[in-house]
Order: sequence, then C-alpha cells, then structure tokens
Amino acid sequence: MTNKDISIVSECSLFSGLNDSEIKDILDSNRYNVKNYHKDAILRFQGDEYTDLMIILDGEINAEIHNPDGKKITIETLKKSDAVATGILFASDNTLPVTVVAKTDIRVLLIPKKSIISLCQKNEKFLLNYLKDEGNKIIFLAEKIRLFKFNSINQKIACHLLSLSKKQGTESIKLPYSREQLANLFGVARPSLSRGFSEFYDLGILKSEGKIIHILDINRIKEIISGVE
Amino acid sequence: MTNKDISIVSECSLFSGLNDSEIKDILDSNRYNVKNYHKDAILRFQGDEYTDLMIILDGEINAEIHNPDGKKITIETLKKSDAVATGILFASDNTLPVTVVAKTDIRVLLIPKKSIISLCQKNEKFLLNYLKDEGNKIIFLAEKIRLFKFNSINQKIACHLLSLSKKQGTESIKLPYSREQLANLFGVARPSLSRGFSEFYDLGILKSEGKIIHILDINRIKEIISGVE
DNA sequence: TGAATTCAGTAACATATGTTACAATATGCA
DNA sequence: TGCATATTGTAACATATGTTACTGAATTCA
Repeated sequence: MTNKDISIVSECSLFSGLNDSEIKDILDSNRYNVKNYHKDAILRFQGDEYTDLMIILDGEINAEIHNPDGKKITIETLKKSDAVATGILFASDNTLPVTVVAKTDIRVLLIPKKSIISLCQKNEKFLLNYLKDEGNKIIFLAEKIRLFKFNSINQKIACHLLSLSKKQGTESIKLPYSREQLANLFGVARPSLSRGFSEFYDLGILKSEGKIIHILDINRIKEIISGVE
Repeated sequence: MTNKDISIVSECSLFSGLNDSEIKDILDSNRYNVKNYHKDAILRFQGDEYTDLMIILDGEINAEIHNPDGKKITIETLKKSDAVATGILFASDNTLPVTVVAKTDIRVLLIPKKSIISLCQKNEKFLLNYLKDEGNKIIFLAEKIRLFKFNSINQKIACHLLSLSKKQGTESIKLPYSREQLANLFGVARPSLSRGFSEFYDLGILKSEGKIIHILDINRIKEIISGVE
C-alpha cells in the first residue's frame, strides 16, 4: 500500500486520531485488498452479503434503494476516504439494504470483517470512531425519514438549497448534480421537481443559470422551510 | 439491583452471551440509575441530548418523529429488555432524532455513556453485541425508507399483516394496536388506512372482527405485496 | 347500568405528486 | 463544426393520499 493510499485512509473518519504509521502497521498486519471498478459498475447488489469493509480510495459511489419497476432513490453519495456500510458488517443479517453503484471510475480498499473486529478490540480510538460512524448513520437515516414524510417537494428544494448555500458560502449555488439525480435524492419524480423549481422562478425566489442557482430571496426560502404558506 | 431486574437485563440483546453474575458485576462496578415514568410521559424530546443508555425494565415505549403541526409517525416500539437509541449515544451530535414516549407505565435503567464505553473495551461480547445492535437499527431504518417510498397503503397493510401472520402462526391475526396507532406506524392518515382496509373487505381478502383480522385470501395478499394489480 | 369518551368507518372533496409525452436546450463526441 | 445524445422544462392528465366532518360502535369508568 502506497503512502498516497495511506494518507487517503488516514482521512477516513474511522481512522481519525491515528497517525499514518499506526495505520500502516494496522494494514500491514491484516489482510486487505484493493479493487478497481468502472463508472456505473454495480459493486454490490441490495441483498448481497457484506463481508469486507469497503473504503473508497478514489472516486464516488452511490448507495441506492431500487424497486422492482426501475424506480430508485439515492440514499447517499460517498466519496474518497469514506467507509461504506459500516453498520451492515456487524448486523445480525449482514445483507446490504442498498445497491452500491460507482458514480465514477473508482478504487476501493477492502478489509475483512475479522480484521475490523480485532482492530476495534485493540484500538480504542478506532472503536469509538466506528461506533460514532454507525450512530451518525442512524441519525442521518432518521432525518431522511423526517424529510421524506414531512416535507413537500418545495420544502425539500428550499431545505437543500439553503444547506448547499451555507456549505458553499454563497447564495449563488453550484448544483453538483443533474436535476434527475436531485430528484432521485429527494425520492420524487423529475418533472415534479422541475415544477417545483419553476414555481420558485415564477415567484422570484430563485433564478436558474444552468447548473448555478441564485437564491434571490433567502428569507422566503427560510419561511418555506418552516412551513409558512 | 434485584435479581429480577438482572434477569430482565440479561434478556437485553446487548448482554447476550453474558451470564447473570457477569452482568451483576458489570452493573455493580458502574454507576447506574433506575427511573419510573407514567403512561404517556415524554421521557426525552427529539433534540434532547442523550447521555445515558436507557434499557427498559418494564413496560413499553414508542420512538416517534413529530412535526410542528401535530402529525407524528411511530418509528418503533420498544419493550421490556430493549435498549433505547444505542446509536445516538456515540454519534457526533448526541441529540435524539426521535421523541421517546411511554406507552404504558414504565421503569427504565440508565447507564452513563462512560460506563458503556469501558464495557465495550473490557468485554468483547458486549462490544460485538453493541455493534450488531447499531447495524440492525441501520437496516431497520433503511427498510423503513423503502416501505415509505415504494409501497402504497394497501401494500403496507398486506405486508404488515403477512408478517404478523407469520409471527403469530395463524391467519387470524390479533392486531396489537388500534387502527390509529397503525396509521402512525405507516405514516399515513387514519381515514386513508380505513379506506384501504375497506377495499380489502370488499374484495373478500380480509375480514374484520374487532381487533382480529382474518386473512381470507393469503395468495392475493402476497400478490399485492409484490405489486400485482 | 348508563353516560362519557374513544375508536373506527365513511363520504365528499382538496391537493400533491406521479405519468406520459413532447419540445427546447445543452452537452459531448466524431 | 455539426450531429447524436442526454438533460431540462412544460403541459395535460391520472391517481393516491390527505382533510374534514359526521355517524355509529366499542370501551371505559363512575
């Protein structure tokens, strides 16, 4: 494993607090594997057994829920240095509830469950990181449920843009994905999402310029999120 | 802590594989607390910090997501010997994503986070149990999302009755809660749920007898679940 | 037992979102 | 550059679910 890769792994939240040489030791003393996949490859199907922890060395993946008639919702996007499905590794039924798809060409590190267990036992920091990661995922999913059940499409748009605006530090937001991908992220139909955006344009709340969305009336955005008619 | 309570705790999945005397030692060597609440008491609000692991010694609680205008969905019901919100204890933001409500009079055991951490380090079985519990919760929530987004009300009914039927080992199912509670569990409006049941009665698929629901045509139930029109 | 309260079914109606299909752009590739 | 493809917006329509309000049945409790 190259130093470059070690430094990618060291950015993974599971290894936070560990320095590069500790990580090198850990990896050297355990079996691991590196694999490559092309864009759009399906790494794992929903229902597949999950036996090796996957850490992304390069590229991006989506965790998606598919239903038989071709609809899908994107649960989350993971990128370089993220660990995939930490929770499933230890569940009673270690079968993936999501399909894992390569959004770009990717390279992943695979570490067998056994090694992860011994790592948890030997290294207190790792253990706490692992528990934290699972806890975060639970909160993330609970929030997702709240968003899905209690927010209208327009509220989802408002909510999402506001958070992107904060993250990017500007009210002219660069959308990092297509409207179709956004629709999947919201779990709604694309034309329905488009309709929502159009309503905002008509009301003078948003202005579209390709992948750039300008927030013209951020107060109205905040009102919409909190349910003001 | 009485022997009775020890044996309740020993039924908790976190302690599986540990015998009563080990559990007694663990509890004796750590600080803990027992608290009582009346039916309908709110034990914790969504947004409250979660600092002590809660284990139910007696009674039942609901974990619910509330929205500002009084709607709610019940995420899960926990009963005697269940641990509450294991994941949140270790999340970066240890703030509850759900409101915890007493369904009946209850008695709970509270164990500080610190003790849980040291327990995870000292006892491998406990650690694996803990990781397993969090993993299970993640799968549970992912399934919940699938159910919410991809299943119609009638599919939810069919799906739920089929699983109750399997659990109870009969096609005459005793519904353990009111229709209103079921509607909250499904995250739908009560009259919409009623409409769904009525359609099944009209089609001769179900028959209602108070809290007992008879499945008259289990094949049709299975078809509906798998999306046959 | 009877009154009060909760629960469940129903109907008419409102509304949000999905569906389909098409046209207009934008994008990428030869 | 220009063609092919993917992306986006739009409109008309279908549909599932929510809302409200009412009734009758069941349950609780005094």
